[in-house]
Amino acid sequence: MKLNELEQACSKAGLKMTGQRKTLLGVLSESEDHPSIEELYERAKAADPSISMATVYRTMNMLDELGLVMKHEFKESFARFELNTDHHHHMIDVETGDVIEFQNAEMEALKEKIAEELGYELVDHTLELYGRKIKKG
Amino acid sequence: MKLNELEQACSKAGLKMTGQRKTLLGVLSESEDHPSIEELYERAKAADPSISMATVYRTMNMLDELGLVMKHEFKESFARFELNTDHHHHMIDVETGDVIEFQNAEMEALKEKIAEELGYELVDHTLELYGRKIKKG
DNA sequence: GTAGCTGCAAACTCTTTGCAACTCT
DNA sequence: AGAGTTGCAAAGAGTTTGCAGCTAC
Repeated sequence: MKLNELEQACSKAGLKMTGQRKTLLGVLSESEDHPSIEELYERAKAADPSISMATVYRTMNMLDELGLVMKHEFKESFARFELNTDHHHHMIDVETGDVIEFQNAEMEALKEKIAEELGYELVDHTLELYGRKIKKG
Repeated sequence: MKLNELEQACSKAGLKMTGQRKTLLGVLSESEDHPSIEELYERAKAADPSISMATVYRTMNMLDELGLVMKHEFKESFARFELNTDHHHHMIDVETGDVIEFQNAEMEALKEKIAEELGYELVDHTLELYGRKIKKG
């Protein structure tokens, strides 16, 4: 998602476009990984040294509630975030911590089928694979 | 899994079978839900009022490392546990917090296929569906 | 002007840990 | 006897919040 679209989505939701929010949206739109609050804070500080962790927490929680951002709890003690664009899942390398994104249509169909069988309407779901890279030899 | 098997698995791993551990294994084998540390502590206290939270934390972490127990982080601020028996997944009712277990062979096959395509050997995975019960009308 | 936002520091929640006393084996 | 385990209380990590001042609208 482009920076402009993000800012518009926020304004539309009635949020004031403060300098700190612009900074954070900028950081998010430039990030291609899954940064933690700490990492977002460090990146934001590069553009605006006065920004605080509290603002990063508050902003990310708002963006999560607005659905602009996805919050992940991989098996770590803290959360990671990414822009909520195309729907995808994650393969987490248990040795390096690398996160690989993937999509899978079969999976999408299957999860709907399972929910239906259980009598539920799906609101959200998570699929995380944890693995070890196979060495070619 | 039966209580005896659990105790044997622990002894085999070199753990001393203390009263507190027996109590906790008993609580686990009688629980049919996905209790939190707090809940396990309350249930254990009913049998042994002197047990401490620290012991519950330490014991559950050990059982998790031994693979006798599964630790889940549903979208809450704390962990839930269950005996690691048959492999299954969870549908979490977003309105009531109810957790429904399900198994799905297609899913199992699919996740292996995806991992293989990505060049990974699967170590673990999570699939959680979050949904709202469909009212019949 | 004012509702909303910010930084700061304190508070909170969940979890882990150091330690001296205790207990299985 | 001795290593492992326990309860307690304190510490730790991550996150949230009350408040006084500031800022976008």
